[in-house]
Amino acid sequence: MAVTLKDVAELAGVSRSAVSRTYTAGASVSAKMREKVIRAASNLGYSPNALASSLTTGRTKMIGLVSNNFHNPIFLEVFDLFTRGLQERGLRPLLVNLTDETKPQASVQMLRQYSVDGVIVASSTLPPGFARAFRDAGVPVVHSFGRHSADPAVDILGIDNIAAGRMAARTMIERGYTEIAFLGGPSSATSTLDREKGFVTEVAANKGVSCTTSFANAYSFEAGRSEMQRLLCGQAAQAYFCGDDVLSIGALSALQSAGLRVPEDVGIIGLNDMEMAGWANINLTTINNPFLEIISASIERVAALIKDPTIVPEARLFDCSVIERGTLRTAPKA
Amino acid sequence: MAVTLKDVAELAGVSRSAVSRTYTAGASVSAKMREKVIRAASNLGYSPNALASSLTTGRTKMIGLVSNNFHNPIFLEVFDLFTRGLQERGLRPLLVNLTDETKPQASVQMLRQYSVDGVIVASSTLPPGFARAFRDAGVPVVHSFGRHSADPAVDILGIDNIAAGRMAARTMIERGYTEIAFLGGPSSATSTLDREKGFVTEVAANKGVSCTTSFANAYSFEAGRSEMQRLLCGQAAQAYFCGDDVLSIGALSALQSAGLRVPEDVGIIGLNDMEMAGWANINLTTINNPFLEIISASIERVAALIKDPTIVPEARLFDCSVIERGTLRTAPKA
DNA sequence: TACAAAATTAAATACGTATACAGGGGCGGA
DNA sequence: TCCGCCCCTGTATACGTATTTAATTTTGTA
Repeated sequence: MAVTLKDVAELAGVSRSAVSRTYTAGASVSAKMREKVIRAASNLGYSPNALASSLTTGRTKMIGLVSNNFHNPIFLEVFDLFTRGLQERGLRPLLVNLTDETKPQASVQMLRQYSVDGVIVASSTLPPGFARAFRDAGVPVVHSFGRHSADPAVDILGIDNIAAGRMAARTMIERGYTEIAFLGGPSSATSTLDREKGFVTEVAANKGVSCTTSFANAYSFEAGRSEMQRLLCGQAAQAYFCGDDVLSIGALSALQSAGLRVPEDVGIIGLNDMEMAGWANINLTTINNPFLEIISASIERVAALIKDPTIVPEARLFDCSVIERGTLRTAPKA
Repeated sequence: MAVTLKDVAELAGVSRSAVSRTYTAGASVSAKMREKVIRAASNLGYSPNALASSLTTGRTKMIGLVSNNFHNPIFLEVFDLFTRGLQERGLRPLLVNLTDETKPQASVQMLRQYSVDGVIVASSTLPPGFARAFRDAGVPVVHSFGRHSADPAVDILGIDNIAAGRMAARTMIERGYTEIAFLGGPSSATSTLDREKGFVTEVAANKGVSCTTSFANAYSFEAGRSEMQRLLCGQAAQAYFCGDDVLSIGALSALQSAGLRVPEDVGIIGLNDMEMAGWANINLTTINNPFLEIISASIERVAALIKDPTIVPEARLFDCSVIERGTLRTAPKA
């Protein structure tokens, strides 16, 4: 069933290399020859074997796309953008779902065995050392949504979580909230700690404003809801900055169940601006995460790294902005 | 940087085939030899090249996972289950995002070029002919969530959409609704038409019950919301069976905006039982879609098909059941 | 027309691995 | 001790392609 170079060459009455050249860009083939080959090829239904060619070219055009976020709806948008972006460049995503059971090191070895040209690690909860393992193995790698570092071991692209935390606090303070709180994701996630840090820093810079801090055990609806319920047992703050939009929605649900009005009684601001945040029944005020830009830049970067592996890693930060919706008081008219 | 069989063989002072055999299951190698090879290999950091070996074995252990549903949150759950299931079997998902721009035929050719062992088409909106193109190309293929057929061209695994439509109607009728409606997904989707058919059939079998029908232009929140808003301009039904959960949530949002109470004024029943349906602020009564079973069976089936490509295709149906929550009146006590 | 240069082609080799084949050494039995 | 068998090992070849090298044709120019 498998038709190869050889079959086409024989049918066309030419050499195998002629057929090969017809299918490799920038090779010198005469128009006559090309036409003869194409005709024979389409007769046989031939299409070149990408893996066999990778053996000699050293390129597979496959990119390992590894993530551990298969439960946060935002990542469907992320996968959509990654796969489209890669496909547009003729790259193929080999998807790796990093579950708790799989040892990280195993995925490094696996992707090396499949000779991926590069790897994109898409996660805000993986430790910085994870992506590094690929680099140590000689595989070009980029960490998207990773934690910023002044002297990164691998390329990192993401938002400035500290700045985002500050932005959240400042936004709340501008609107007159004085008792505000941070409701973060799991405290093991690198992103959470930075957001908290920025948040607390900004609060400290404003007299008369106090804040408290707590952490949900996951970036999930249930975690957000139950953590907010727990908080409501004590003294609730006036407004909460939640670790991400899903947590925010969980928190909103708890407030609603408790009969509290948003934003009149309690305000909420999230982070990510996932599609769902804009749904009319949620209408979440949030800080956007420029996914498209980060993902485009990630793909561009890994492509550059494949061309020239000696590029020194850098951490690139992307700007966020507040998306006004209905879960936070409106800003005072200057 | 790339260390090969040859390097290991030279360091260990053995033949290349000896090294190869230590890494292929069921080959005859003495314990001494194996130990010697392993030692040399780990010294060099060697790991076999899966693609090179695929050349001779004819197996890549890669599975094309193609879908066009990168906007319905349910598919994140789907991708999670698929990737985990495949990984557990040592299979690698090569992900294909079938956008409107990409010609279907191109993805067939692409996956053939990459010599995937098999393909899983995961979509309820693709025409039945799509998966067939893979089969025609000699690639084992399974269509998950596809439309049932008595004499399918490829293996199809999914729910019985006609039965689901009947189940929805029956459930509503049992609860005393007499003016009910079907709010389907795009009328081009195969699944939609079957659900409508079952729904209408069941209504017709019950005297005193009437129904109407309409279609949203996508399986999306906005589509569901705007279609329901349109419906509310006219004479609204007592309860709606929505094409899927996301549509349902959109419809719920429209009802809420219109100041209607659910289920007192209008009832809603969805389909899929996505995670979000169970969120406390949504609490959607729905019909479950047994994703885990369908996906497990799909993987099993494609694996069987790889072993024996002559297996005749069959369409397998999976049972649904009603998930009781808060958007439909409760059933009368017998 | 003739010749050098350029363009095209065929043949040979390499990529990293699996496997058919044949040979070598160990073992048991006579 | 010798023979036959089995287990292991090495050699040679194949998988489908790209690329180097050498041979050939074509082109441009005088």
